[in-house]
Amino acid sequence: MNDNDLKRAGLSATQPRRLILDLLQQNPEAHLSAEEVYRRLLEQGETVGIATVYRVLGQFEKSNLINRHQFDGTTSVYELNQGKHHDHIICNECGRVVEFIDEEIEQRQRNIAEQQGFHIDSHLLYIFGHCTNPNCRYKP
Amino acid sequence: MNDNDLKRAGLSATQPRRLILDLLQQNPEAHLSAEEVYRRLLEQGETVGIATVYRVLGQFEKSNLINRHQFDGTTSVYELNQGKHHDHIICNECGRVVEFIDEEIEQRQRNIAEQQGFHIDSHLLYIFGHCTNPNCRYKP
DNA sequence: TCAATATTGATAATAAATCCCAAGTATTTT
DNA sequence: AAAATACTTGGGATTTATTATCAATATTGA
Ligand SMILES: [Mn+2]
Ligand SMILES: [Mn+2]
Ligand SMILES: [Zn+2]
Ligand SMILES: [Zn+2]
Repeated sequence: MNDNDLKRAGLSATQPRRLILDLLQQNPEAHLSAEEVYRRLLEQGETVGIATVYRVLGQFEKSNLINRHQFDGTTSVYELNQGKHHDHIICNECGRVVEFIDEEIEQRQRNIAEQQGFHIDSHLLYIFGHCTNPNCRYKP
Repeated sequence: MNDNDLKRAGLSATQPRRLILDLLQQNPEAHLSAEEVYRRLLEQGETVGIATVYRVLGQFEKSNLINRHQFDGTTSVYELNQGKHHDHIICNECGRVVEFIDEEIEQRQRNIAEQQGFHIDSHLLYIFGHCTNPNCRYKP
């Protein structure tokens, strides 16, 4: 039961919130858009309004249950926050997303920010390319 | 005259293109949204349709005369391409944008991509924070 | 249980960007 | 230089992702 997670986040345990958090906890590796969350709930026979999906995802983000990304500049995707920060490589051809964390890059960022008189709140690093995965629909 | 730059980019020298490229060349340090470009042209007494501003900025981006960024996830901003790649630190309070380039970060990215079986097309690194600039409207 | 409070979801509204196409401009040909 | 051709413009309509509104419904603490 994820009612506890909701409580801890200061959110009452409503059906839509349960369903959406469940979906994301069941797919901890996924990066899903609001529409995708909506579709999957429909597929499992649950009816939640699309407005509610957007609203709840926003609440989850604010309370740090999930993280939001914008790989393509038009649509946000959300992933379960598993505690450890990471950055992303995205294949422009097949859409595959690979996660990585590089302590050297993290450290350089801190140095640069300090040098420039900034205190870092967050950062965002996306590497875009094409992958050599056999499943990739890219044809050279 | 920047007609030559337009020619080199394979674009005919029309009045809107001249005006927009001029504006960006006159402000090589600026990161302007389409609406801001539009407003500034109006301010200088020039009338260019907003649809044209968007269209021309798109053409300029495609032909590499300018670069596009999305610091805030909702609105694109454009800057003159001065040949040298750089990344950005953005102040969440005052909006100040500082540019930097760190060869060590660039190199790490190449290593990571290779390790993961990717060929890099581009990347995007924004550091968000708050600055200690006296002009910053942030109050601790 | 029940009243007080919070949440939902259908629909309307918004904002950035793109599409459409008739009228206008630039370029090429004669 | 004029005519012919090809490309471009700009006003308005359209799209797309997301947010706002608000009456109906669900949750919760007493
Ligand atoms: Mn991720
Ligand atoms: Mn810049
Ligand atoms: Zn791929
Ligand atoms: Zn600042």
